[in-house]
Amino acid sequence: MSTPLLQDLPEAVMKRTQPDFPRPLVSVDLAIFSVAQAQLQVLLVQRPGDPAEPYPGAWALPGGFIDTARDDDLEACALRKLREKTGVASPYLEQVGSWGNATRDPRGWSATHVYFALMPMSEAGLQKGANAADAAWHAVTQDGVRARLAFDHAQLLAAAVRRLRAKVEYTSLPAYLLEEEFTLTELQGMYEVVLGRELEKSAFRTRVFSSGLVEEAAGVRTGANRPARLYRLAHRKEPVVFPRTFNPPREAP
Amino acid sequence: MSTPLLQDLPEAVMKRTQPDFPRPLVSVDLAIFSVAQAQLQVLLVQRPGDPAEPYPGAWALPGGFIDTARDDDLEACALRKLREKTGVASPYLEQVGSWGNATRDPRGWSATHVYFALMPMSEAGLQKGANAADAAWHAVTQDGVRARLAFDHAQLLAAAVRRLRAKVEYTSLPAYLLEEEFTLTELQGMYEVVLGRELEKSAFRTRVFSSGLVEEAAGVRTGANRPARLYRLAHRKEPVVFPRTFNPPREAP
DNA sequence: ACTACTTAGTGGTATAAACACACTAAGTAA
DNA sequence: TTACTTAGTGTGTTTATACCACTAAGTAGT
Repeated sequence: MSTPLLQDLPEAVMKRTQPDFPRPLVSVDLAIFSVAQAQLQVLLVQRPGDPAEPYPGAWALPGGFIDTARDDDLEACALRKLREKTGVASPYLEQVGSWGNATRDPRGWSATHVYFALMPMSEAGLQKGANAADAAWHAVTQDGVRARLAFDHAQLLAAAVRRLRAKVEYTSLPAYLLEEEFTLTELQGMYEVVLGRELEKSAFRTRVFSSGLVEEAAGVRTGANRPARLYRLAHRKEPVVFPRTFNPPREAP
Repeated sequence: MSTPLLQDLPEAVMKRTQPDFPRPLVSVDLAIFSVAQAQLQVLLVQRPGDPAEPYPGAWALPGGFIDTARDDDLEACALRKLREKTGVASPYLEQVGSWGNATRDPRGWSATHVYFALMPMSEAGLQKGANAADAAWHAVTQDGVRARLAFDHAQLLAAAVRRLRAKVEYTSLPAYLLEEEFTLTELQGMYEVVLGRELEKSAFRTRVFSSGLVEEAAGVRTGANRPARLYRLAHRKEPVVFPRTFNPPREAP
């Protein structure tokens, strides 16, 4: 099936297939989060060194242009890029928003759709190679990373981090940073790392149980001390939403 | 300043200006909300009757393709379309998300960026004319309107309504549905209309005051009964976020 | 085997918000 | 002046959780 040349089409069809405006560039960018060494980490890729490319050699969020031939929709595009970089097929994935303007990409008016993903560090096997040259985890401090990022990616990353931190206050998102089975102490640890503050053990457990977030798994995790019960998420598809935040942060004076 | 023809450019520049992939269509759609007759209303426009256009005559969210020549960024595009339809320059405007796939628009792979806006009905003077033929307010019931909508706009509207309802539980958004000065009973009414349930007067007032949401305005609103104090938002730029929701909705059993 | 140590997990009171409901306050209209 | 309506306040009760102290169950060292 060959597509007809534009100039061969009658005017009415032209109007349907060819809106008047020049089309912006459309891309998807990913903030892939995990936790290691008690710190939130984000996966970044280094841009090609070719000086004909914008921001050669700079670190950037993994992503790229929509391939209208391969990507059924935006989320499929995000999942494809995620799989290419990490090999992970079904992590937690959420759209953060979109950014589009005339200046963010020197190649022209461009709009990008930003997603963030959560996964346990153990499952993220970094795929080195043609597609993901020099991917590496960078620790997130405050709203960003130490490295200078290409394009407006520092801004995109900051938005993703803020969204993540905000939702962790009242949802079960940190569970997606752990493997399928986990202890409550491990889960509390994920909350503490992302929020950057300590939580009260007793209150935390009451809340987790009363929200029906978890169900008991079979075994226990043994270590140097008392073994800990293992749990798993009761409903892995949708995160649980709590009716209020943890330790309501006190108002500014 | 004339732009050079593509075939005249050296290859390195070609690569910079012309990424390999065909570009999707890019648009912005708006869910403009207001309240009238104790119901949430959304502004819809009727698509042109020309049968060469997709969904001729159907109701749709106001919006359209990005004009890379006029729109500095996505939000500017949304504000431009908002002004064209309602004349309102600075309402509350928030991005809901983006939807892009191969099939939502018969004219090709398209991605749309959805925003929702809140404004008092009194300020929305509908601009009839070339740009906004047949704009009208439609009552929102459940997650949508009675009219059948063009494209996937029913889905976009549902997402906007859900976002609005969710945020009204814990933010000061309903204040943007009122004019600058309002009484507490009027404000409570906006919450009740959007949430679709009644709130307790005493608890509502305690919460509004303790959150520092409002400050006293000069006068009172007089009517048939006892006059009511007038208030205005203390900080109009950013909505206030409460540490918990209203009447935490009870869990399903 | 006993003891020290560490982490897992529980209980009990104080507190803060808000639900429910009853009350007072201040205007208009007859 | 009385009835009515809406504005606004006050007072127990309930609920979730913050805060802190406690018990439980394992390992490791002696």
